Amino acid sequence: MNNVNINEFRKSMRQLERLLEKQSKNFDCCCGVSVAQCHTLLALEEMEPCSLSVLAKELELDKSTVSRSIEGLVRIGLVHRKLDLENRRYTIQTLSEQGRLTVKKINEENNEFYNEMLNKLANKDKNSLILGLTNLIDLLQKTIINSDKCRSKG
Amino acid sequence: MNNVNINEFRKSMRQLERLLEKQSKNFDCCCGVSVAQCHTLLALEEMEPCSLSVLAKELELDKSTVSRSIEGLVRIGLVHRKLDLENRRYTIQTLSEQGRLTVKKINEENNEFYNEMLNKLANKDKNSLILGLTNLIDLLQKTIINSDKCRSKG
DNA sequence: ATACAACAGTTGTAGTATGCAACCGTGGGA
DNA sequence: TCCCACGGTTGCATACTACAACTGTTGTAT
Repeated sequence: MNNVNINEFRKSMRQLERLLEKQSKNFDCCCGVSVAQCHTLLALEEMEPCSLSVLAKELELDKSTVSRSIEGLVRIGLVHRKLDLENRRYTIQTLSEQGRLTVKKINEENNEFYNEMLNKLANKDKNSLILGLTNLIDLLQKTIINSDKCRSKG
Repeated sequence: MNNVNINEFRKSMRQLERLLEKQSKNFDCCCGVSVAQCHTLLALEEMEPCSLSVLAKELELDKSTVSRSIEGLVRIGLVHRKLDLENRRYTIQTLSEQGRLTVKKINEENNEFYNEMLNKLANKDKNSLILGLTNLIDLLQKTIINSDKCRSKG
């Protein structure tokens, strides 16, 4: 891959980084859940019932970050948190009824959003996009985890 | 596209969002420039000499955000900022010699990083990835800009 | 010519997300 | 029994961002 292309690629990555950030903010819909909380809810939907650490691992975030995220969700009644009586170090988080409703709503709205967006692509491009995305994530994950030295910013 | 696939796709997007954020942090290499500053430098490399507003538009960020970012870069001597004497509302930003060196270093390091990463892919996949990425950005941009209603978080 | 509107940039404020380090309580193993 | 490892919480620091209010400049319409 020549330098022109790689520069273009990097530019795309930077742009994507900012776009995703922007897309995530900008709204208070979806029941006043923040972006991080939204990610947490969706991860929880998939993993529940589960401990905080499991969630943190799934989300690839620090446990303190997830702890606060969950704390907020518990406070507004979307998540139940209880002690694991078998091993009292653990907490067990589950979605509350309200939480389940919220997740449902989030899923519906976002499915619609992305469906609409993706439908603008030809099937071939759609497949290419999905494949590419999967590859990209895979690569990033491997590279970021394996690299201890200075990593990219741009 | 069925719901399973779209859910997978959304999950990938969320993951990517967090990955990009994580990848961006985690290091103080590249001369102590922050992520936002790094993006600014690279945009400046492309647009210079240019006003702050042009930069903000290029980066799709609020002018206040870019103003602070530039302020930091000026302070550490990577960017020159002067008044446009033809129209004194404008400021003209350019890279300093130091700034140019930093950009060079950033480019070299990151090209290496991404080259190494992308070389793990077959050529076919590489092309697919790049095409997909371009499409994705294009779509996101259109959709985010055109949508005034509630936008996605997850 | 003057007044007003539009624009570029700066600064104050506030919100959100994040990680690290220190800490507490629990539990397993030497 | 003692100690260490682990799960979770909290204090602290940092980064990035947007909005709103403000200053100063420029262009335009009356």
